[in-house]
Amino acid sequence: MKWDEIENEVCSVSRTLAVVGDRWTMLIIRDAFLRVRRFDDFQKNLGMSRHRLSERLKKLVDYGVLKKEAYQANRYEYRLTEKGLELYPILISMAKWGDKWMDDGKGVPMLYKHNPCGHHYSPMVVCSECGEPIDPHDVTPQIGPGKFHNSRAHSACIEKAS
Amino acid sequence: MKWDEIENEVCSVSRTLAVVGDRWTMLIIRDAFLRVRRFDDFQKNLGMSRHRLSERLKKLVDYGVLKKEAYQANRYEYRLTEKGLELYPILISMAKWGDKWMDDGKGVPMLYKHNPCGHHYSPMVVCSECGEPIDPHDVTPQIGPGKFHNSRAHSACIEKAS
DNA sequence: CGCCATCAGTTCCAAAATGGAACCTAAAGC
DNA sequence: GCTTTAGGTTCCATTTTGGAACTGATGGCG
Repeated sequence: MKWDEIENEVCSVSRTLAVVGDRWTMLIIRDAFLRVRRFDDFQKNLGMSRHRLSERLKKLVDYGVLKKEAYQANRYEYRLTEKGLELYPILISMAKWGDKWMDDGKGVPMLYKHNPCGHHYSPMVVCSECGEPIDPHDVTPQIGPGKFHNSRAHSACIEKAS
Repeated sequence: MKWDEIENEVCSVSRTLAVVGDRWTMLIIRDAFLRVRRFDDFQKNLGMSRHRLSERLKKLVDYGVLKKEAYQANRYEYRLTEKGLELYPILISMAKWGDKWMDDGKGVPMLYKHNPCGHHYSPMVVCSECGEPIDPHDVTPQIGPGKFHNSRAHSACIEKAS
């Protein structure tokens, strides 16, 4: 199987990776959350080739993660859409994991202040239903309606999982 | 800049992507959370080339995300370490985003039951300090100790951000 | 014991993606 | 009207990937 076929898998992780799983894409998103908006600013901050950047931005616009708006004649800004803003949990979870597991002993690169409470925070994933923090051992994955009539995919591994 | 230099960036997102940002890697992790453990099972479920799989598994073991253990002479299992298990918030956030934004109209592929409360849940990211859900607009990123004396990196874009 | 199947890879090569440098074009500033 | 800046595109060498075929060590079975 090739990488660009994963968008058609019956799996939400695969489908998400079809959008943000390419090289550089999550770093473009990171910069977008830090209010970077212009082509040259992305390019200078990321140090990636203009060629690749151009292609990635186009793809993100096509998927509706960024929107491209002129701020002058022939000058454009790329901004996160609602769809893009909702990538925040993924991004901040990556930041937290890197803080903990890829530390170089010099302290964390960035701190995040939660304005409403005024503290530096770290993201905590809790259950939408009971509010308790999630331990992956306490979660049972089950086949949902979208996968039910699908003979391919991971039936086998899910059976093993339960 | 080349992709394999991002591990040395003073940014926890970059460093995380150095580990899990390659093609297929997050899908290997996904399968690992679904209790897939053996080479051939990963290969059949993912449909990726054995060559690439072999390389990715080796890399994940080197980084300490998976551990390789013999379950018979010359037969091995790959299991998530503590470091690997803590990738769960990233993975489940990807699943949630895909459920919402990459839906094909046939219903969600998978449901996740939170055993302690018994409900199908979705992950919610809340502030570690006050417990409220996080809206990215309410967060102010600030330069941390690890980036303070570093002239490169994103000083410029952070200033713009604040 | 001898044969076949399974598991866990490795080797080799063609095809696709990436990185870098140079080039292009349309405003805007002076 | 000349120069600078922003926002790209083109071209080509280098890397990565994907796929098929091959290897080698058990393990099961008649």
